Amino acid sequence: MGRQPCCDKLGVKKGPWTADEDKKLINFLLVHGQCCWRAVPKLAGLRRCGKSCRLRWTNYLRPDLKRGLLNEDEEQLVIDLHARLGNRWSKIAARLPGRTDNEIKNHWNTHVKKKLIKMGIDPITHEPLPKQVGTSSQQDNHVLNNHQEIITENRMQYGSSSTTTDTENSSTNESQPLDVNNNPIGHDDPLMSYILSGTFLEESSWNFLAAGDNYSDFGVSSSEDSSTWFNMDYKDLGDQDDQDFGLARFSDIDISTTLNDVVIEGDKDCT
DNA sequence: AAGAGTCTCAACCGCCATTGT
DNA sequence: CACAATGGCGGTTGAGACTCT
Repeated sequence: MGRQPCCDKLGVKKGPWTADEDKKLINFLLVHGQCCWRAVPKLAGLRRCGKSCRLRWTNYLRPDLKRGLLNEDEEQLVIDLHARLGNRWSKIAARLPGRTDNEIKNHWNTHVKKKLIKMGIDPITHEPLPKQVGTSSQQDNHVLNNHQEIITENRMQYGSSSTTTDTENSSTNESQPLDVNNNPIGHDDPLMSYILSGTFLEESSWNFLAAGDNYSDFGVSSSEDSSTWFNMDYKDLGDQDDQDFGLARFSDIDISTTLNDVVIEGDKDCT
């Protein structure tokens, strides 16, 4: 028998997240940082499993995420990296700032795969398909040629597996996310617009400075505007996870009792 | 206008790796 | 060292949006 499904408990909500749930999760994570995900829903007042919270945060709510379709440079980079790394989406995503593994995986499955097949490239092996499936445009042929060069180069340089590549720093340097037409993306999503607006940051329930928290722990002095921290690269959070975002962050919560409650409830295997 | 077919992507599931006891 | 708990990853699903007829 495998493990029990993590979210089959009574009262654990599934399905699409509501704006209110998002707000609670963001509020909690920005104030307290990431601790053990299992405890997050309890402490944040959510009827979700920790795994669901983590996914929602990493795939959708993280403030540093780009929105919109991958641009051409990003797509080419994904193809290049996929040729080297295979379906290791998290590794690929790590080289595309602001993109998630889920997003890249979806884009691959819905766009890139078809595109490659149309160009006569096997999306799995990156080898030319035995038979040309469709007619390739001149531009496609150009991409195809480039692609073959990459494959050849990879074979020579990396063999079948590799962790660090010369593409490490080759990702786009854009600081501004762009939409399909290369226009800068604001946050069209009403929730994100709201979150990024002063209104949200000034709300009493959201005003963590007013709550007497010291944000030096987050690498931002308390004199800095809270939005500065909000815009911090997510990776910065991860790097400090063990030290600054561990349970010690819950100094303003009675964490001992709160966590006990979580454990006592038998909320097991919910990652 | 409406029904059918297709596409997109957020979310879930199950497994594996890592960490803690 | 063994086991359990937790985090993370990749594959898959399904609801809603969109397009076509």
